[in-house]
Amino acid sequence: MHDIGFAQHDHAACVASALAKAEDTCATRKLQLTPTRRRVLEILLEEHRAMGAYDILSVLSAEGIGSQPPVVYRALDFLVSNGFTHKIERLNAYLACTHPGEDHSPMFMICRACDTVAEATLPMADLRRAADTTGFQVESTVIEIEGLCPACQKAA
Amino acid sequence: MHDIGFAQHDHAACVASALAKAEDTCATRKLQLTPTRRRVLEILLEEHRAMGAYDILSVLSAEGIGSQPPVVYRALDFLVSNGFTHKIERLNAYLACTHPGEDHSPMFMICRACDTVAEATLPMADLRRAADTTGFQVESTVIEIEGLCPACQKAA
DNA sequence: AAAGATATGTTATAATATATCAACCCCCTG
DNA sequence: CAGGGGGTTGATATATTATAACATATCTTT
Repeated sequence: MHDIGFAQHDHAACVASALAKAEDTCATRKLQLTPTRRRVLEILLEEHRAMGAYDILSVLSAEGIGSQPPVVYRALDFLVSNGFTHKIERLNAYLACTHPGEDHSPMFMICRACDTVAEATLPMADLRRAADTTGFQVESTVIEIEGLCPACQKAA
Repeated sequence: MHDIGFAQHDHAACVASALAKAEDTCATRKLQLTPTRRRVLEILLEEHRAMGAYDILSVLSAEGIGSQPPVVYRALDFLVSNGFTHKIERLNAYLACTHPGEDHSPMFMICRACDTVAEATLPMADLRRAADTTGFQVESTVIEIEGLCPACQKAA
């Protein structure tokens, strides 16, 4: 058991089940979970923390998988666009999703002291109350919504 | 009148009043709104869009104010930490706050087509509904909360 | 086997941001 | 009014994050 996301956790089981789930999902959607992509996801799951792209790359490099930035950025693009990993914009870092497959709006709680990142599903409700229930002390929020403005909806 | 933030706007008045408000606030709080800081805020207000640090720097450079990155990053640090400007993490860009002084949790609506950024005050309510009322079509959200986790609160 | 789509290897470079240290300025205080 | 401290600026260098571009490979479909 490890401390993870402010809570206790059976880590090995978590990694194994997340990887299995990713494999299932890729099989279903005919996505290619290639060795590099799989390994990047596995690294993120094992570390269970937000990692910079170059942190991941140094692991890949040590394993002889690849040492050039595009190697890791391509894998991350795949993982992020398919919902297996999230990008934490505030940190320019990447984090394995704790409940892939489910359609969710993630909310991240980033501790400025220890850099631990906890993912919660945002139920579209009161943010601060959601954070309070975990004992997390909110200091600042970054809330960004991307989409299409009315003018561009018309133009499209 | 210009189109701004998906709505119409008296732009000159907006810039003037925001600058005046910033001056008042700085006077009250004994903050130094130095020429470079003031000019950076003014540029952001005039452009009324999210600008990259280097976009701002090129304006400063053309005006002979300074051409090195620290010039603009220092000004932005000041403006952001004092609430006159927000950083849009998703874009690595900066935007003048449309209602400085008020204590608010900003929510940004970023159009992926035209890069227009609208700021709204988040009333800690339903995000999607808030966006819907402006006609903005939400495609993805970035929600990040920074603060202190329970363990670090104890440690501190 | 050819064509097309997807993924990888490789080199180079772009874009964003910070560290560091010296100089300056202003105000305060002794 | 000399000296010192805090905050700001100037200037050089470098760190960090990310992408462009193009050739090669792989796999599937035709």
